[in-house]
Amino acid sequence: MGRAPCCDKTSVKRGPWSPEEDELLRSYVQNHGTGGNWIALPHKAGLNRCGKSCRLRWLNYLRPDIKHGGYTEQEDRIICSLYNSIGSRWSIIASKLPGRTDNDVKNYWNTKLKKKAIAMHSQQQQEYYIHHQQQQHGSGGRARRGAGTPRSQCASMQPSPASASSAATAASPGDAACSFGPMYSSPSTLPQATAVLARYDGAATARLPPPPPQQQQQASSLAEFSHTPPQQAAAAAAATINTWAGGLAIDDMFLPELLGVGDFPPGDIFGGGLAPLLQDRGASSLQELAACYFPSAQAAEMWAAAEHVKPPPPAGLCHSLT
DNA sequence: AATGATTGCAACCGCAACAAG
DNA sequence: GCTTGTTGCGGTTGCAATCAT
Repeated sequence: MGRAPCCDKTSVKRGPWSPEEDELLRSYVQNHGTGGNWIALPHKAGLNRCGKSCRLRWLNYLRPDIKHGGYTEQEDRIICSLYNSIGSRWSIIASKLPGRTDNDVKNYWNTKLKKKAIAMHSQQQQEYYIHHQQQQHGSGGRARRGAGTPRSQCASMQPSPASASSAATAASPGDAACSFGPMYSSPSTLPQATAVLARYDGAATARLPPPPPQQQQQASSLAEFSHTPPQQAAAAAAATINTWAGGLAIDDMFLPELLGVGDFPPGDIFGGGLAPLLQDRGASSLQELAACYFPSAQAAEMWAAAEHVKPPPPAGLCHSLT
């Protein structure tokens, strides 16, 4: 037995709103507020509409501070970044974009930004393959474990754990390779993490100075675990740090993907070795990132428990982004 | 100019969470 | 603790506008 419908759908008007209806709703809400009851509002306002419909119309279209279209590059980055880390939680994403509604952000993602992001990722991946092949031929050495493992086509656009269930219904059977494992359930997966590091280093390595001794030492540990040559590992780490500090486009993509390959317990190169080094280079930005990328307090505590940074504020998501 | 395909967006649907009685 | 009503959310649909042939 299902729940009774909120209104009689046969007796209320549906479909597009007329300017007269918009004006009735707007003036009523501006004069009286919603009264905390959308179901009763249409009757009071003299509208032959379902309360849910009124609410949606007000929130998505009539509210005075709504922006439509004209998304900026920064907004694109925020959407991509948050989608990558928390999935299709549009209300949370929209709350970080003043004037944007969840419906608007969702439509924008589905119709435009997703294609743009996929195209960008394909290009990045192509560049990485070229970069990697050049490295292999240049060194003449054996292939790196992990770093040489190509990730699936949809790697950085995979649905996050938060959206895994909905993605499962949407994806075709052939898309099975595009699903994330649980973000924190696996043990340390250093080779994969190194692969992520290495993939992102391509763009930034060229402009970096040689890594300082401290980084070289950290890199040796990384190399030991991941079979990555120390110089490359250090360069990758430095690239990561500098990228975060510099606020380049890839910073939004890097951390969620890195975190997506597994957790990094204390004693691990990421959990206990790299973290202090990263903190030296900008603890406050790390805290911000932690606050941004951990949607739940539990996940944030896990991050903090590994002594990476102080726990982010409980409110969680991306205060600093907007 | 006609027609079919694609795109963009507003609106709807159903479910889950929450609140009130 | 249970039932009922309301709100919030994300997925999906419908349709007008635009584009391609």
